Amino acid sequence: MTKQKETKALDTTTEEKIKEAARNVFTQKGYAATRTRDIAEEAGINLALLNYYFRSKEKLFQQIMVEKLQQLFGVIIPIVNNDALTLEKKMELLAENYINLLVKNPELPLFILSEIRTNPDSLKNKIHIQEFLENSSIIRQFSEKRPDVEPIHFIASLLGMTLFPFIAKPILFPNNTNFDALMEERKKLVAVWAKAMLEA
Amino acid sequence: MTKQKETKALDTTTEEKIKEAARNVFTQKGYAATRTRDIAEEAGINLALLNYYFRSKEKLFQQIMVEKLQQLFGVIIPIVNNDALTLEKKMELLAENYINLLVKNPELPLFILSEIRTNPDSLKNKIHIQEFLENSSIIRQFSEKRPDVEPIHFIASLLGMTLFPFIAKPILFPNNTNFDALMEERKKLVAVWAKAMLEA
DNA sequence: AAAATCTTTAATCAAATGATTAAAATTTTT
DNA sequence: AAAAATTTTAATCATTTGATTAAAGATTTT
Repeated sequence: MTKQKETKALDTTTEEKIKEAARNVFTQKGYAATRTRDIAEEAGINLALLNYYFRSKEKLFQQIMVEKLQQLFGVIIPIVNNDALTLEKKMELLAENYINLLVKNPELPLFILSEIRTNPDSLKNKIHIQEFLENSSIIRQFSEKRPDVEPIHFIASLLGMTLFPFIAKPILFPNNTNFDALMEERKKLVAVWAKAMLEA
Repeated sequence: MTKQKETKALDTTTEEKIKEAARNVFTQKGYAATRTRDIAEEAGINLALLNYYFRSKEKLFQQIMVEKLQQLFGVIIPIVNNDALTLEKKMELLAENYINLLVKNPELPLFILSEIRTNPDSLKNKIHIQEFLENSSIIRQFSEKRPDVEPIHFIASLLGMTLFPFIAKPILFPNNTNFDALMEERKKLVAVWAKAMLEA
């Protein structure tokens, strides 16, 4: 197996080709609407290889899902508990880092949320975001700053302003013109609006 | 057909039972993950009746989708072009009306966005939100108030703060405790934050 | 060089699925 | 009451799908 992981500079293994194809097709269509033949075609391989390397469509999907969950939530984790950061700075960094991530992977949040909706168990034992947030210092910082407002409201607004444009991109930005520039501009706007929320 | 639409106070027609079941199952699982047998079982009818009344799964789905699109976008339309309303009032009403709608139909935005992702054509010729917004007076109001900021940023933030908590409910509010009360509270918060955004 | 192992292929399969159909039951119309 | 129309049922079907398999090819190990 280690040999398979070694790759030439210009080549990838069949296994990695399949995973890359799975990332593309699963995030575009979702699990149920994706046929194994779609993935094989995208990877340029024979269908049987999918089962040879991953045992089943479901197991391949699970690997992609775990990877995507880590990608999405990995942004939060190093920031919200960093005691060296002010609340304002945390909010600014969350917005900036998420926008950076999603400009490259705009389908990520909708993919995860859709699959959780279709299969609520797919989040179980993988990510405990609420418990994690409850125990993070950012929640304490929100409470100290605004004891009159439930901290989850700030979290929902900050993430809403940051993730929602990507989730609703087909509706809000159907022509895709200038999208990247708008998202770049949005980093500063969300940082300003985050501070304004705290003072309002 | 008119006779079928007439219903007794306590009964609904088979056709309406099927549609109600379709609403439930499609919005929970999405089109591809829903089997016609699921809908028949939820409606308590024989599978053949689905084809008898709707000709196909796809046609049934299209009816539900159009209905849901109207439901989601119907909130915007009477508000954004109402010249009697100030910009602040429009934003407040949008937030309030959307929260009222989504407390009753929390799965609505994610359902629509997911189906658009899986089948990008499903929005074509149905809703032209961007063009509609471009020609609405709210855009002009945003430009007058803040000529330095693209109006779509305000729209994205307002809708993000309003819709996103419902879209991300399984992650942000997994225990569902107090959710309705939080959303009720959120109406006022979003109104305040909307004004703060305009001034920031 | 030969054997062992890994990878790939083409063919095939069982199960599931959306749709169809003939017949029966029910309701409506005459 | 009889005929016609509508609705419902159980059975069935063609197609699709995820998975399996034997065999062949390629690579690695001895």
